[in-house]
Amino acid sequence: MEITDRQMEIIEAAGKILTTSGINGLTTKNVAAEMKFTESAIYRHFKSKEDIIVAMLHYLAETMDARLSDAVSAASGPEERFKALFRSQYRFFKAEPHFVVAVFSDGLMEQSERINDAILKIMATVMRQLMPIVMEGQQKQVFTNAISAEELLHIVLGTFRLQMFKWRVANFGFDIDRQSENMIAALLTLIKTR
Amino acid sequence: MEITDRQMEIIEAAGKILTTSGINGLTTKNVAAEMKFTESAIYRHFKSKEDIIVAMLHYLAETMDARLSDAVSAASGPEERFKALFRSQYRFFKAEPHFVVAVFSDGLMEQSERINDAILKIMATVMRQLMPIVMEGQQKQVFTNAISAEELLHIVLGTFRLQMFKWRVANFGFDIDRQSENMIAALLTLIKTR
DNA sequence: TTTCAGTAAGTGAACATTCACTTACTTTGT
DNA sequence: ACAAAGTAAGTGAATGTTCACTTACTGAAA
Repeated sequence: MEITDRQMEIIEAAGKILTTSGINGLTTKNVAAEMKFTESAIYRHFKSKEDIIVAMLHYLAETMDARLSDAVSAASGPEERFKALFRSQYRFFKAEPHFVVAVFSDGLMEQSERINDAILKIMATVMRQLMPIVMEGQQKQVFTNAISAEELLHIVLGTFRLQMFKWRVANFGFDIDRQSENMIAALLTLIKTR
Repeated sequence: MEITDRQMEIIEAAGKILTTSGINGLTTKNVAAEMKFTESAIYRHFKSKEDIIVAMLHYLAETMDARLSDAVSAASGPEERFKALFRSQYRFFKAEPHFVVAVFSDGLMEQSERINDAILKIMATVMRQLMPIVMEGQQKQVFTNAISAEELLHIVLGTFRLQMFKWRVANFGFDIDRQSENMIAALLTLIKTR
């Protein structure tokens, strides 16, 4: 399951197309054009278009898990870890906006069961990282115990997702940094015990 | 811009396909099959496939605005109105799940500028209805003033959207009633002044 | 000399849309 | 009262386009 340099280039080309033209624009023809070679050459490196997408999502899942682990363990205390996790997410998606399209788009999910699974796996990764932070926060009375950890998680992730959605609809036009700090602060204000 | 009976039937057929087969399944061929006539007959009633989708979204926008107005004005006080609005939304989407696919799917938005606009208009409708409720709640010190009304709105709608997403991914399999009451309660617990 | 990485030119399937034509009603002029 | 004209709503075949993917060939490097 090792990814060659050329495969990585193709994945990046596919990502670039996702950012600029969306899912409908993600065709073998466009990927080939982006790579400056013919459609058929793609099939030297990937068995199918589906495989390109799955490889991209697998790569994302792997790096995300490691990245979030690093970010979280570098901070201490629930509130700091909460911030660290979302800042890491925002920074990553800002650097690679095509993943916003890939992960938060249902058009992709419909395409195939494998792609669907890969996306759900990515979502589960974030939840797995966030859950212990929330639970620790509740245990230490830093976060509210008025609602369950699951509910807190849902609200927080829903808020994040909606922000990514708005950012995408705006064609990544506005400054996500300011908005993200804003939203992290608002969420913390709301969920912290007063 | 009046919709004929036959057009309404086609819109409903398209909706049914959306529910069962998703956006990729929404082809003229499938709509025709659902209507039990040929593809070409569709074009007696709609100029294009895009027009079917746009008509569907326009219809949704119009009925939603009226429905939410009714639901909200039947209740009194911010908290009750908040509940009334979301209960109305849940009840509606439970009765017509295909609109969940239509409104909360980006695959559709990419298809055309007109469709994109129609969906954004629907989202704006909900925000326009919810905003005064939230503001009144804050003014009366029923909802927290720790964060802005915009932020509250964003968090609440993000939570709702994520729930619709989960419901859809689960193929509308779980009981949305229980989950929705749960989520309304959790949100209110969080945003009410303590 | 074989293998790798590319090209050129195709394939069939799916797609939205258009075409000429038919059928069953409804209006209308006489 | 009734034929002629018009219309709404269907059929079936065909359109051009796009799609993912395949096959046969080619140059170059190890």
